[in-house]
Amino acid sequence: MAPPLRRAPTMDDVAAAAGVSKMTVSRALRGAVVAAPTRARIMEAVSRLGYVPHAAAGALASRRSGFVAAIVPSMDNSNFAETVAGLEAALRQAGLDLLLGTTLYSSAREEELLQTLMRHRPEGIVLTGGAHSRRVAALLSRSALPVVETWDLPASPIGGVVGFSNRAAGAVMTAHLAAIGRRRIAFLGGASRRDPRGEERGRGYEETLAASGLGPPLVFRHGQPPLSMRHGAEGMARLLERWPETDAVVCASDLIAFGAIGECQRRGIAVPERIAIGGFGDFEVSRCAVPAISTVAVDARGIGERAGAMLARAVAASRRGEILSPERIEVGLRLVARGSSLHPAHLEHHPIRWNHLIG
Amino acid sequence: MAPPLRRAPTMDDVAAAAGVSKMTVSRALRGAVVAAPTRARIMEAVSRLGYVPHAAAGALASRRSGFVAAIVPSMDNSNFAETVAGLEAALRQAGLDLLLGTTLYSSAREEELLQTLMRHRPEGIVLTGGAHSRRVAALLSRSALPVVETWDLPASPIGGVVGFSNRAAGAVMTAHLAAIGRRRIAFLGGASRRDPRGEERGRGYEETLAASGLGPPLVFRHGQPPLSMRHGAEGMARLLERWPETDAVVCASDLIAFGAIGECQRRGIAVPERIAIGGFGDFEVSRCAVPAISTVAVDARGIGERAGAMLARAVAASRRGEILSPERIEVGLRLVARGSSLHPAHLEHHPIRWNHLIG
DNA sequence: CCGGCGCATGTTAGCGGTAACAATTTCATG
DNA sequence: CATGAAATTGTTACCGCTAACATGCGCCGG
Repeated sequence: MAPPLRRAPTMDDVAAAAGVSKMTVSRALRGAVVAAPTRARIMEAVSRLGYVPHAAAGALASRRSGFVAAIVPSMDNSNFAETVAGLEAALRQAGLDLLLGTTLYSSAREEELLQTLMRHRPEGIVLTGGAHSRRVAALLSRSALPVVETWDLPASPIGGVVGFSNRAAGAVMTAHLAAIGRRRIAFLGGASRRDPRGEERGRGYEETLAASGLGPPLVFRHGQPPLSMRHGAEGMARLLERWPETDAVVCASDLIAFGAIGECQRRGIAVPERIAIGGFGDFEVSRCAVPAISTVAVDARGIGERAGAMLARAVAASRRGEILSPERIEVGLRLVARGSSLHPAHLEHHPIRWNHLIG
Repeated sequence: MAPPLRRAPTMDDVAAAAGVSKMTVSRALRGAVVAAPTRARIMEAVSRLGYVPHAAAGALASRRSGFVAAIVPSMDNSNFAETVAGLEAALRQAGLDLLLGTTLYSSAREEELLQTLMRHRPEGIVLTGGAHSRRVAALLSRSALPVVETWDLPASPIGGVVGFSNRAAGAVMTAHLAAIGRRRIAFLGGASRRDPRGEERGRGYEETLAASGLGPPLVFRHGQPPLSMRHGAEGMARLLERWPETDAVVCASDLIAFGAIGECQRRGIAVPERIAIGGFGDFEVSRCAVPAISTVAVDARGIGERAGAMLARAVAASRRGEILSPERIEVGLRLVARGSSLHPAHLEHHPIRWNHLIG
């Protein structure tokens, strides 16, 4: 019996223990053709030695990292966490590892991050949103990597797309509030240009307002992304001072809507009687809040799962030397009317339309 | 001028372009001593060719992956997201890349995940919680990797620790509710053994109840982790049916507390007048809800930052061939009394004690 | 009984970097 | 101007694995 090794066992050690060549071990571990008894001996040696393959060595030799990189704006307090969970699940199933980075809504950081991630030679990339700096776009197109963009429907996508129209999301909620009779509908969003998806939802609001003959737009911007409940509360307070006659608010996200409702409650403003409020994203808090928050629901986890599956297909094709033509999946939006925009009595007549699919 | 390369440029290409040897390029890129003019030529060549170092090759040659692996239960709707953000920031500063995995509270998945992550030869590991299967502990101790455990204070830690006593957290909230005169204090948590930290908080509740002469414990368990608001609402509904005389509830997390408060509101039960409710974690929702939720605050992001810094130190030492003696950082807990346990009038006399640090 | 085809396994040559040591140049000093 | 030390750069040998090709062996039909 050989003495236990000080260093971590390598494939050579396994090969020696099983009485075969290194190459046969490599084949056995990756599922290639190996005679059953040989494979059994190898597997026994692997578990006896506690062998763990060295991913970097494999990546170097095979020119396949097994990594997929994903770049999201943020992971806290947002639906992106669910998208990442979906991604992780889909990629794991395809045998790919997820390398994650957060930009905190800074495009400088996005560039830097991409550079860092590229060192690991990912075989594919998931991006959030369709707006990227020129340099990012250049880096990606030069790398010829499979790319999937999510949470948006870019006009000229770099690769595949799994997203929805943020403009439509803003439009749908605005239309809903107009349909229930509101006339002074405001929009509450972030102050900066750093969140293109939030901007788009605001644009959908403005268009719908104009189309409904309900002008002028009352757009109030407050706070830097990542926007959270606090920004909703603060923003609502200021919005009320500026436009006290407001009777409905379209919020850029459910978190903002929640903060806004809280502010109304503290001020004794009845929601939805005096002011109706709608959000975006169908966060869990919207289902559980009292009143429950009307929202435009989007399947965040599903976006991740589909993007992961799409990218896994593209990576598999790329390994075969093929290039798939980019797919484009538009996921549905669903208006979910709840207590923050409809009276309980009203709700009975307008039951929550979970299946009302939009655009 | 050489023709543009089809393949990605390597260090050899840069060396040729700059008229030096590969080794000099390697040194220049890693900040070793290189004459200023030479370094300038190399950097110029790097950016002209768009060279990106190949991490796997470097890892293989140097036996340093530059990775740190972190294993967390979940990323959605929990404070772990903030811990991960803190970790990421601290590690990035130390030039380490974060490799992330989620267990979804399954220890089988934790094992499998660890195995997968080990293929990348991380130089250190961050674990959540101090309870691990025998196999996980064995795998880690055999690997001799620097380890930091977080969100708990294990009795016999594997390596470093950045955590707090979950038992104390449960105790503190229970004591608070007892101190404001509540006598029938219940505990609302998860149904399974999969969340050891939630269990511990329940234990702190029971001990404090016994110590205060307020028996018997009213422990209601509902739902599998990851526990969310919905579980709080459902659990509260059943708890009220079983123990209608309850006048206070210690919840295993703020999310559960939020759901529970919502259920009370829907039933017309006044919070805090009829039932006082407390949570754990100081999630943002607790600050913004109406009433605001009393909670035991813990600095989730700070835990991540400290754990990252601690691990970075251990990795640096390990690279020098040293082994640091394990550190143990106990982060403070802070009782934050808010409207879900105190009347507004009462709150004036008991101002929110942000700085009240607990053991 | 033999050539040849397939299956199972082995051999060779890197993948793209870095450690360790060797070689060369530079420069201050006696 | 000789000389040794310091500063700078180059050379060699891998790191642990896999692609591509080579080899050996059993079994088939003719």
